[in-house]
Amino acid sequence: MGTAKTARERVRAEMIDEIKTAARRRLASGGAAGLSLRAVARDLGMVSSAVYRYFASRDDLLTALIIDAYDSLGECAERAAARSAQQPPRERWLAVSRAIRRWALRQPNEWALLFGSPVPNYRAPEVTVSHAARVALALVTVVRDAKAAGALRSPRAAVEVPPPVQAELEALTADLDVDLGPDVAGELVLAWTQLFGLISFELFGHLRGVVEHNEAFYAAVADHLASRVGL
Amino acid sequence: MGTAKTARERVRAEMIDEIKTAARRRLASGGAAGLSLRAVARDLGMVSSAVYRYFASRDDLLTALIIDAYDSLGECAERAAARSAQQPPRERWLAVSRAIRRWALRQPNEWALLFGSPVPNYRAPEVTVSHAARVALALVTVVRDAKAAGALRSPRAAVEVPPPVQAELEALTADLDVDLGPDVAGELVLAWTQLFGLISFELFGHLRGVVEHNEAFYAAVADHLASRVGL
DNA sequence: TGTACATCAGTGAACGCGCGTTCACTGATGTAC
DNA sequence: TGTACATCAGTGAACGCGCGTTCACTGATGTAC
Repeated sequence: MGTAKTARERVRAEMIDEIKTAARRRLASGGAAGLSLRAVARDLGMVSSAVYRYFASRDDLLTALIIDAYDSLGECAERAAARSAQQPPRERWLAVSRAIRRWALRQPNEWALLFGSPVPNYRAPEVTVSHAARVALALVTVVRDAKAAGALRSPRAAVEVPPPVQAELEALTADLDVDLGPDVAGELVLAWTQLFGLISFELFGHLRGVVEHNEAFYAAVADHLASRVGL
Repeated sequence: MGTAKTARERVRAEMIDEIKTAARRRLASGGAAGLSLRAVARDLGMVSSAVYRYFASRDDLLTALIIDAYDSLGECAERAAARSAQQPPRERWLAVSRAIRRWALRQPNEWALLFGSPVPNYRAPEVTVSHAARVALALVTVVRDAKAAGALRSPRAAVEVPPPVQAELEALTADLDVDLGPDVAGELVLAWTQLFGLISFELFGHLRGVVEHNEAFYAAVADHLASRVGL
């Protein structure tokens, strides 16, 4: 398995890639709701029914695109964390934050697919969850590494969450097997929603006329969040 | 004008309302991209071409829905601010924050229409901007009133934004004719994106398995943001 | 090395559906004298 | 108060388009002996 593929299998894998690439291009013009198997087939010069050799339905294709996008974003963040492994934690945090925004700017349609309105009449299957988690875990990794190196302050002005949420945050850190207190976990969730919310607002045009120096503003916010998290 | 409408004008206004109501219902099932004039006409028992007496095109109908939604959300926030006018500023801030989230939970599809992915092949006209601003201004009002009453601390741990952003924030407060420093303005923008980002994450399912006590978490965050803004 | 068979990719037609928009029209409701 | 006309809402058919999915099929590529 893996490398030992027959010629047919290799061709098939390439074809699947070509279909997904064409579909991603379509995503750009029509949005997720407008993604159509027929259009994709047309772009590839094949008949629409041929696509069914590779994807059982339109929704299956959509699922594949979503998983790919989560993976691409996750990988991008992980690479930023890996590349900056030797730098101080705060630099790493900024590097990962910047990488996430850059990814969003480079593929705004895929960002919208992941973080915009849910696609009507489509429910993402459970499989997507682990792929979705990768980006967030890249941020967590930076904090965990800092803690392991003894470079993590405990956050001062942490949000005071009520006991039930506290319990959820503890369960979360236990699940992920990271040794961070609920305070840090809470700040992490907050930082995560803040960064992603800011990117979505920028991409979806809500900052127009409010803040236009988006890169600088985002960097300032990311830097501030680093402090809050304890870096 | 205003009340002095002819019978025909009144009937016409009612018809427009009925169309918009039916369209809002459709929004729920199919999303913005799936909103169709024909479906709306069908729901109302009329022929599809009849709708063109009231809206010149599908996009015009969509624009009307967007403006209505912004106004509905804005009004909801303004009412919360007005109702709590006699309470301490921090309570008002929380009341407005809660009102925004409640509105989102009550009409998730309209929230998605406003803050989710941009509708493909649709560009919101300039008119929508002022309607969009109302919600945010409700939050600003609370802070401004607090300042007028001398109940506004200057934020301690404000995000340090670089000069160009600082200039933008000053221009913004000047535009809005509110006498808040760029520090408070920056914190306000941050609070705005944080609250709205959190709501979108909740609505779009990104908090599933992370934080499930959404109301409590949101309240804690809103409370924390009140402090940050200086309330 | 050569042949028989199985596997699979891709075709083309079809089913049944929905869409936005236009246009000439019928009738009802209002307005002016 | 009554009549002639203008305005407007709503009809029904049509144009030209796109969609997801199924199905029987052709041919090429692989596999087993």
